[in-house]
Amino acid sequence: MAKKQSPKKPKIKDIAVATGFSSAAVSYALSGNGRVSSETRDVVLKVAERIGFIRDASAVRLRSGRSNLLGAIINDMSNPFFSELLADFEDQAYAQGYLTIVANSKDDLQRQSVLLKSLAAQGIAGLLICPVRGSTAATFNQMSSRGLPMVVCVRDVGDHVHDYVGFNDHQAGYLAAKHLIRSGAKHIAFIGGFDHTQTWLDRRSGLLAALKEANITSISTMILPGPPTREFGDYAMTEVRSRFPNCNDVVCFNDYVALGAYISSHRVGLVVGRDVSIIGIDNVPLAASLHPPLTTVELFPRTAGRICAQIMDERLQSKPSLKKRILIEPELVTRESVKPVK
Amino acid sequence: MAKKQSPKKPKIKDIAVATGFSSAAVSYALSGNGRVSSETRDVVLKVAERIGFIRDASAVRLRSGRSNLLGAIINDMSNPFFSELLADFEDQAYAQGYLTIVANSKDDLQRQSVLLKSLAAQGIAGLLICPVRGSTAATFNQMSSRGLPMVVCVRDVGDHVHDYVGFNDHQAGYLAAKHLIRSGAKHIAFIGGFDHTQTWLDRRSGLLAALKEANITSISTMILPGPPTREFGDYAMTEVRSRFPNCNDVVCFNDYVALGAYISSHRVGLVVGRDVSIIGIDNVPLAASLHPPLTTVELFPRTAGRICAQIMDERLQSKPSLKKRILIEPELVTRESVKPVK
DNA sequence: CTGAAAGCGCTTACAG
DNA sequence: CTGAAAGCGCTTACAG
Repeated sequence: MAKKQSPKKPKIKDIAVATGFSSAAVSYALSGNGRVSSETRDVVLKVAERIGFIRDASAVRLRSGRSNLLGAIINDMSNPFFSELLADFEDQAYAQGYLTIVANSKDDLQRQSVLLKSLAAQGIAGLLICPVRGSTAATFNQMSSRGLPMVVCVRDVGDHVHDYVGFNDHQAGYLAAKHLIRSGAKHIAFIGGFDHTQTWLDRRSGLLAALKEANITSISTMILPGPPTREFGDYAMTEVRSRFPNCNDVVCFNDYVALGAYISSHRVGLVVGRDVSIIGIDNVPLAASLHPPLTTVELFPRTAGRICAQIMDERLQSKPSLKKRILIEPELVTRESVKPVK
Repeated sequence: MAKKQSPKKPKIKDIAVATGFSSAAVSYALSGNGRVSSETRDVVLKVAERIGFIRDASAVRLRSGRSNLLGAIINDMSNPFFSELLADFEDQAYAQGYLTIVANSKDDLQRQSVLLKSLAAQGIAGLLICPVRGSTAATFNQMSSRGLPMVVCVRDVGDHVHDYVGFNDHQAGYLAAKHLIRSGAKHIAFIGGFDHTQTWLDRRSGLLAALKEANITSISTMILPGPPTREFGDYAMTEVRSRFPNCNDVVCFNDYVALGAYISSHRVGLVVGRDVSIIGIDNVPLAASLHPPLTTVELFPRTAGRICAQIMDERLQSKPSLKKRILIEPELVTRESVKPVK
């Protein structure tokens, strides 16, 4: 809480005395509401420009109840997945006339709940939120019952009381496994990812669906959940080799895990894309730069961010209407870490 | 600009009638300003909690001139360098009691100037800005003369009227070249980076300084500026081999360029770290995961973000005092892409 | 087409 | 220790 800047900021009154119009007239002229002749308008705008007038948004918000502020609560904006989602959300929101307050919840329920309050206090018009693990629908309902439009992203909370934009993780798992199968895979491993997350569950179910479709029994698959990290990928890939020796095809929970799988493979002289097939999920920038370039599944976080902003805008234009539930469809990005499809 | 939420939000008046105190007393109790007995305070706090009271920050700002909002204008928050800087800025600012409005300037002067206005309109207490290329000191002075404390980051503007936090790029170039020299380099190439940027100029001058120190004449160095991308790194590395055949040591403008240099080397069967030495700058997450792990120079964007927030806080606590000028010192991160030091 | 006036939700001198 | 009242910078019915 810092004291506001001292120097004189021009206000509507200043324009009023400078032009001889009433503050009311000036206000109308500035907001472009018809109530004023176009000459008046021109004069006012010119003077406003000249004296460097900037409309105080706090006053506008307080008086009119209109807000051009949006809030965005995400886990961690230094995570590329979220930073891209957020970047496109901000971009789209800005194009629609909104500024965005961001905050990192750091996967901390307590922090999230404080943030929810702080943002509400700012009089935001709407909120984008990627809920922290363990979020209860109740927390959010409290906010929406206060009248705050929310769009929930990435992770859903129980009920369907808010708009939701997510990723079709089932399909992501399906596409990955399917691609491996088309390249001739008979045994498939799935490594990385915490098994208590919905994302992991969904990706696995997609993978299993692809297996089933190809009549590959689940006995021919090895599932090794764990941290979604390079380190775990390295470890898990090594495990797969020793415990499941006739498996040369692995779906990684994400690209970082795939990176670890590369490292493990390289260490024992296996050539990725020839001796062993590795496929990731995410399509992080580095995926294309690996050796060999990583075949992966693109999730489109930027698209998600953009759509969130659009839904928000609709919600703000017209309150009622059914809550939306949108799943972004992933796409396979074929590169060279999987043996050629026969 | 969306109409505010309809449902009834509790206000100070509601607490006043519920408790029987005056709004004044309630206000004092809520803000913790001594003017009220501790029993009164407890009662007020309890009731506030119960009815879900959230203080309206716009009203506070308007009336008191105090603001807990900060603005941050950066180039592109989906760029990991900036997203890390921003993440730590936000984290530190939040710890100090501030919320952060972010906006991407996209290296667009026009957009930056509109953003400056929009943020000022929100009554932010201070502003973090990574100036767009071509920013004039005038633009910013206009804001500071309005009384808005600014800390400029990454890229400096002409004068020293604002606090500035930057990176010691000269030292980064120096450290990189020095390391190569210690490993036995006699000929050094410097590839990538736009030669009209201060960053590039500084890194090059650092490199040249290291060369001079080692009595390596500039005739033994090849400088190839270009886009800071993997593609250019690939191209430039190939060029270096053909035009400067006895050079096996290259400093890359950043890690992405180094990535390209890897690709080019691998293509012709050169083993990085044995046949050729490559060093990057940035230490992006993938650097450690390359084959071999990339030796690079860490710039510490997170530290910069954190320091920016701290300086901001000082500035907001006590207006006057000399403007700070801080350069973050880079550090060499030794991995395996450079031949062992003899 | 325009003006005078009330009021958004707070804070804070000023009195008591 | 507490209350009544003014006022922050706007917008917007209400009159004219």
